[in-house]
Amino acid sequence: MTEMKRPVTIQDVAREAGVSTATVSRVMSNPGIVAATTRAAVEEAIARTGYAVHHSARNLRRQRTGSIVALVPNLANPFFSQILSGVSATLSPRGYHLLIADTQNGPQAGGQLLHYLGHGVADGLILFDGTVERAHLAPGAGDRPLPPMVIACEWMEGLALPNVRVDNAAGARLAVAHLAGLGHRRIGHITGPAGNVLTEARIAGTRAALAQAGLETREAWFFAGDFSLDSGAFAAREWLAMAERPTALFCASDEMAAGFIGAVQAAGVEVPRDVSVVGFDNIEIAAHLTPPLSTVRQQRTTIGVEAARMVLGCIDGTVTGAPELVLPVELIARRSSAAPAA
Amino acid sequence: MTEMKRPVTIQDVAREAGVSTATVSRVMSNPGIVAATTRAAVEEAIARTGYAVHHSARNLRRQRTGSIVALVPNLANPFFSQILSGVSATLSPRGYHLLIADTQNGPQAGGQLLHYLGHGVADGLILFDGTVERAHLAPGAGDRPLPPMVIACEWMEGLALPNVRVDNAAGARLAVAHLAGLGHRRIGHITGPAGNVLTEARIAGTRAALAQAGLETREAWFFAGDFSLDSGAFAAREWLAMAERPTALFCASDEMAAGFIGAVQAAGVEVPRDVSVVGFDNIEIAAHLTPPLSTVRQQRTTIGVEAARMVLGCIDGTVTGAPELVLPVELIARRSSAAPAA
DNA sequence: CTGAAAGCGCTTACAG
DNA sequence: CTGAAAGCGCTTACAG
Repeated sequence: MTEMKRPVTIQDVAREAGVSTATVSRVMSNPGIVAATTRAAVEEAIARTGYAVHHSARNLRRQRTGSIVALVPNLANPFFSQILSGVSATLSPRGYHLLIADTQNGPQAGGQLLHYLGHGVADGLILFDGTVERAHLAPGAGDRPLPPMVIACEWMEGLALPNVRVDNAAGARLAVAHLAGLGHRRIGHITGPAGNVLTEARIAGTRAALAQAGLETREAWFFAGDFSLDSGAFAAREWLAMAERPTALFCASDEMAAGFIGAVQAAGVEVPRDVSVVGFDNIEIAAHLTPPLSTVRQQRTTIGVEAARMVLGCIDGTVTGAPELVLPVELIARRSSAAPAA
Repeated sequence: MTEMKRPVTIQDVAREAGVSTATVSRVMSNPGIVAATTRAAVEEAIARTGYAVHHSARNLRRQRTGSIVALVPNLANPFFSQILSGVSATLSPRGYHLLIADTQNGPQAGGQLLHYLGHGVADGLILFDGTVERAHLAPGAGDRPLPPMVIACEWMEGLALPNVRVDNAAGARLAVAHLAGLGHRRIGHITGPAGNVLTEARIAGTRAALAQAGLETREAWFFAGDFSLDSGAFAAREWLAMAERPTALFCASDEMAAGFIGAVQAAGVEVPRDVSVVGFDNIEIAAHLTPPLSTVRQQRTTIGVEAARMVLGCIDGTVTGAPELVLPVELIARRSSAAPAA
């Protein structure tokens, strides 16, 4: 009764069915090839014993791991939940496991990456972090062949890796053009973290749209943020202290927009009467804020789905080279942006 | 130049160093046991070849997988990001990989679970979903031994599984007592999804606190929600249409509270002047809403950390039986709750 | 302190 | 259509 039950192996099934392990294996992975009678016997033996294949063993033999690892810069950031959901939904039906690692957790970011680059860990990688050590990724860097990799959301300048991203500059242009179209002449920007490619692209888009509209680009109106709520609130304090304030702000993330709005509202400022705000991402709560937040929609589930498809394509050879998939963005005008006060 | 580099194996290193594979293996996992000279030679060979252990192979041999799987009901729900971050941060330094699966993704919820219960997939499971098929979990159900499991956040009535959760009823009592203490006599509740254990516990706490305060428990003031923003907004429409409205609402999630507040504000209702609102969770944006949201704080990172520790404890035998860790909650009074209008 | 050998649980050419 | 055998890349008693 209390005896430890040893997990049942393919050997047990073979013995039970009176066939070889090869036959059992065939019934599991290529049933058509085995005689109906034999197959039935094996299937019965499988049912009777409750056999389930041992994945580590199968994977070792097949020289694959059945796992894809997603490397995210910060798992605690809810921005990634929908993306990972898309990844998971794509991987799961194709029989792959999703391994998730936080580049902040490992001994050091580089260490994490190197570990997963090692063989026998994952069949492919999705990098959501453009700041990993480039040296590790140079084709033929270490002595071993690297598993297929795609970089999603972010990218690495000058490194030809399969890539899925959103048209960040276009998103910024859309936001700024929207504000200019409403009649704003003094438009500012809360940026993402310094050095980040998304930050640069959105700044570039902002400048381009400002120039296009014939508006001034004043450096003092570029507030340094880091995508977080707190950095939006911090920018709000700078904005409040300003002699000559921009009448509209494009924020590089919805979280910063929410942080900004919360902080200025606490100081008695009315949005959009006193200042118009446009975010980026279209996080779920954006539509439920007061006022509902105008923003640039970025389809996060799609990013995850496409990134997953791309690695799978690299693995099965369907995808070669370093394709770039740039997903479109869309402006969603809600109530946080309006014509400036007369 | 273009030749495919075969990954280097322990054999290559052994040959290179002029020792047996056993010695190489020992240098990697128990260096103290091998002579200094030999060790140096092996280490040099490892460096020269760029050898990295093949994890599948090691794991098969060691009869472990090195992975823990987290089964979440909905990966897209940002509620889990911080929890998973805590799990990852705990697992990573202990050398475990984190496998994440969405119970909605698989063929069916039960199928997913069964798959991960199979051997060779994971060394342990953390269930964040209390609605999985109980039959699969009954000790000794199938014919095979089950891997260690802990259930976190939720739990399963009458099933003795190691468990980490928060004191949900106490949280509800705190929230309702807070509102009663402010002078509210008509207090309502927006519930979680029907049938969920969290929902039940928070309803029970609400009723208990209402009774304790000598207040009426009116069924019409219990709005059916499902934790989502939209369900909060939906409840707001019901509330707005009511002849006799509660003056205060305890919402079983911050998202519902935000959805409720957004919707009533859009209808010209002022919070907290016209209605006080308390949420549950203390999500990051709670402090940045207007008004900042009063809520019951639930330490999500800690839940993840403790759940991970508990499975690891089950695996290494440190933890036995079915311990229950109930984490305390805390009321955070912000500006969305105040004394009712005179 | 080190090596030869067995074996983790599978899969897959290779014969027949 | 099926089986015997080799082998995926490691680790670990067992000898010495």
